[in-house]
Amino acid sequence: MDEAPHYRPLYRQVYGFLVKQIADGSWRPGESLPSEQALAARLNVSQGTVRKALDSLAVEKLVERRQGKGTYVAEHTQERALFRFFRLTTIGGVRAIPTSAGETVRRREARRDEIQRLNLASGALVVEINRTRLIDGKPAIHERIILPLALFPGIDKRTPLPNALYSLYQHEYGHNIVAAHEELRAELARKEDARRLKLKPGAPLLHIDRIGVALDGMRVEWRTSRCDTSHLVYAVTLS
Amino acid sequence: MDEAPHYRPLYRQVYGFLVKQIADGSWRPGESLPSEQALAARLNVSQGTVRKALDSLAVEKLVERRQGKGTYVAEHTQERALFRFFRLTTIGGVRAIPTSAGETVRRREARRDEIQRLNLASGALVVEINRTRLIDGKPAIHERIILPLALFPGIDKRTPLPNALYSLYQHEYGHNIVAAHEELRAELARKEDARRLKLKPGAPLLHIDRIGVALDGMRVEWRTSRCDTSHLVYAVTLS
DNA sequence: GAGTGGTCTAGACCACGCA
DNA sequence: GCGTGGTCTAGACCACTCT
Repeated sequence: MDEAPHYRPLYRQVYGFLVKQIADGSWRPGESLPSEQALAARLNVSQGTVRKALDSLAVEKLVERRQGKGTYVAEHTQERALFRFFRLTTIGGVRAIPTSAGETVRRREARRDEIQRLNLASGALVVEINRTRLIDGKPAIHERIILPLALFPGIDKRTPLPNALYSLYQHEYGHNIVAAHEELRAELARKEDARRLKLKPGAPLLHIDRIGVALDGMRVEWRTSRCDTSHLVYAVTLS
Repeated sequence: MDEAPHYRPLYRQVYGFLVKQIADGSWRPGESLPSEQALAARLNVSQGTVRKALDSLAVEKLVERRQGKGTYVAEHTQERALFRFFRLTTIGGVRAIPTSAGETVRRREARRDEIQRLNLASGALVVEINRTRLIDGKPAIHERIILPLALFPGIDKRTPLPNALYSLYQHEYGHNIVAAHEELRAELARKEDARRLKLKPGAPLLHIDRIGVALDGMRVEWRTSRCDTSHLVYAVTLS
């Protein structure tokens, strides 16, 4: 007997309704939602039930709640978009701001591995972005970013791209990145790594493979980063 | 005016009380807490307030709640202790079970970096554990674990140590590891790495530096792992 | 059927931000 | 002073587990 759950609590239904509204853009990033009272009245449930749904949304960082003011659709501001999923810090533990250098953008047919990772149809078009990131003015990370063109029409014409791509995704294309699945390996610098990051071939590199997942569960971005960790570390707290 | 918060909500006070009881061992791992009703009566608050505190504890994985049964003090079972903070998977994404080989345990005075990382007094004694971990029978990870002897009296006499150390820490010493701060870098295999992991010197290694933090906030363990990531990846989901 | 946690409601009051 | 979210209470009923 492996049945689907026979029943969804009311607050989960309210939660689903709110997520849909946000995904649709009925309330835009940065805007405030109706008050708990107003939502409760509109949906014919008690305020406590709305509250429970909103609290879940806040935990998942889809909304922000401010006592005395209201509940706001969370926004990937430039600042936060840069750091929410960016785990690299200088060795003292300080976040250094990455800047871009040497950006190239082109569109082409998706390769087999890209089709698989991003759940694309064969023959789909993608945009490939290559850019080197500087920390304290020195090249430290090389990123290759693969985007399905269908989800980001015309993004290859928007050069130069902003520092914080996730903010662009959210505001211009409505794709709200809410989770990132990362896989890390140690590798050796190849010739092209050495050139881009001013290293010797054979130097150790941290290779990071990230799939960015949007609010609706779609895999929206594949990003591979190759990082010189002689002056940086990837810091994460597990709990 | 940088004042301390003027007031702590009731449910936070209840939360603090419960954490203290668990830390003290008043309820032992695996045992059930009193029911919400009973706690509410004992503490003179409403059941809803107790519930809110228990829900926080459940989110932080200090307790587990089972509908129809009760609320239980979370337990680092062998199984879960192994995997809760273990992010290495085989490339298909499957968790492989590590086994131990070549374990050495000795006690000595703490070195400067250990004193700093574990907040020790100078001259404090530590236990150093070195062991190589096998995945699918092949050496893949070398761990060096530093423990303050004061927190783990006699642990150096307990060889061979179990596979899941965190379970031992919790049940035998009352140190409940609830968070791990990890820092990752790519490095090259040195001669001793090469010997232990059957690699060539100069092969890439993932170096993981972990501080294990206990329930009371104490830094209880410093663990450095050096991993051959040719057949493994470090997988983590950011959100 | 008894006891547990889970959901839902209604209402009172508190803390905060703003005009 | 008003409206917002935050806390706290009391009580009803539901879903689950075990006896």
